[in-house]
Amino acid sequence: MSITERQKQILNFMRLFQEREGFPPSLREICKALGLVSPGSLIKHIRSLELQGSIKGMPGKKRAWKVVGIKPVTTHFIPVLGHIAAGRPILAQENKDEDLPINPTFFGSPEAFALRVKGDSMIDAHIQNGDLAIIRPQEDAENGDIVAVIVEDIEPEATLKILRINNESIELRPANEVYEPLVFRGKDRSKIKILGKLVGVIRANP
Amino acid sequence: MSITERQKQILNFMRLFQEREGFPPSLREICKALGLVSPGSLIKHIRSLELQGSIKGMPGKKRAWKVVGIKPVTTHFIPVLGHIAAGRPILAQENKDEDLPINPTFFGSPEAFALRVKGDSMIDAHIQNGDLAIIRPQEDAENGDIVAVIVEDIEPEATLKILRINNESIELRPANEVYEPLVFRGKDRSKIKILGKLVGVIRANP
DNA sequence: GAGTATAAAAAACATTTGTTCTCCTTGCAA
DNA sequence: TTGCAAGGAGAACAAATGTTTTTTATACTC
Repeated sequence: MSITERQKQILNFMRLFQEREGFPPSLREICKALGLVSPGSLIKHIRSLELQGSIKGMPGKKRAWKVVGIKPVTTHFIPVLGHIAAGRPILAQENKDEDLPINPTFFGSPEAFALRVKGDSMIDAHIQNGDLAIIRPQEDAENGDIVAVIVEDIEPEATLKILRINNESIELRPANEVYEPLVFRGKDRSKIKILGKLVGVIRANP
Repeated sequence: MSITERQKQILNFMRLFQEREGFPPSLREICKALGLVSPGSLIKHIRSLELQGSIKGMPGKKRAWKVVGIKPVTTHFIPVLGHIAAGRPILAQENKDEDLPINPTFFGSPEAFALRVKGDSMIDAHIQNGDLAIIRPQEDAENGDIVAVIVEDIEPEATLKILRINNESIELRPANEVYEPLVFRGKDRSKIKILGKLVGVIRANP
């Protein structure tokens, strides 16, 4: 008793749906995908797949299929925040579905997120255009840290900078001699909002 | 608006359930887990979690929650077949839930499965007791291959052996001088059923 | 104490959805 | 042809389950 063409289609769709939506499809959703009208005939194929061991259903329960070969994994995906509006909270989950399949605890914090780096302003720190900067959220940082910051009224997006603090000023220094540092003194220092500290870099397509 | 203790419990359970069962829990299943009686109050917490972005529900649909931080991944887990009855087909999925979170294509075949090695009969091939032997299903093998075999009427479980073939006999040789080879001549050769060839070894707790 | 917000119990409701049954079509073999 | 099996259409049913509402209890604030 080998697998039918129809059964392959069903299994494939269940896998795809499961991956895309995060939960299994209902019988009627499978029907619509296969061009069937009613689940009456579909359920026979489902039964075959169950006998064959490809899926495992909980009888009577709704939308409860376990597809063998698929497992929900708590990778705790790292969210990629392409741009962060100044006022928005960091942790607001963008539904970009562009998350990195990496456990953020790997970088030391379950709240870590990623920023896609634009430009070459950090090139001397070996951070290239297009790299993903992994940021651990924290509101303060130490002298010399590379931080993700938002500068009020200057740019709506977060940028990476090297932090230089002394008694009278806060300096945001690029890691590229071509660019000028930004210096904030006095009241201006409050225009800087530190989102977090750089704790990792990922270069996906080298 | 930070996360409540109750909400943490709910989120945790949803994650656990997802991982264990392969699909999301229903509201009443969550209730039972938390000691609640009716889902009336639970749904408010669910709504909060949705606003907060931790989960994403499809309104009205049954058992349809996408938990952020969990993704169903087609790792095509490698099934661990602790023991294989002689007559049973290899690919019958044991619902042991002891699958290895490793893509079997990593070992060259999507049908690869794993056997837990018992004893030290393959110790000279550096395969220890408790190791997981990754087997690629195939019915024939070449001289010198390490294969998983079932010997008719002798043992119901599969074992690893080194295969030696010549014109008149098939020899199953352990990789340990303490044990004697098994030699099959003439008709006896049909008593051997080759399940597949060893393509990998995993030692989980070294 | 009065008022208020939160959490839960309890019950009822509406929809989704698995399941079953009957009938029809098609293909295949005797 | 006749018979049979598989696949699907269509309808109907029953259970699971999300949702809403009302009531009660507890804790907190003024």
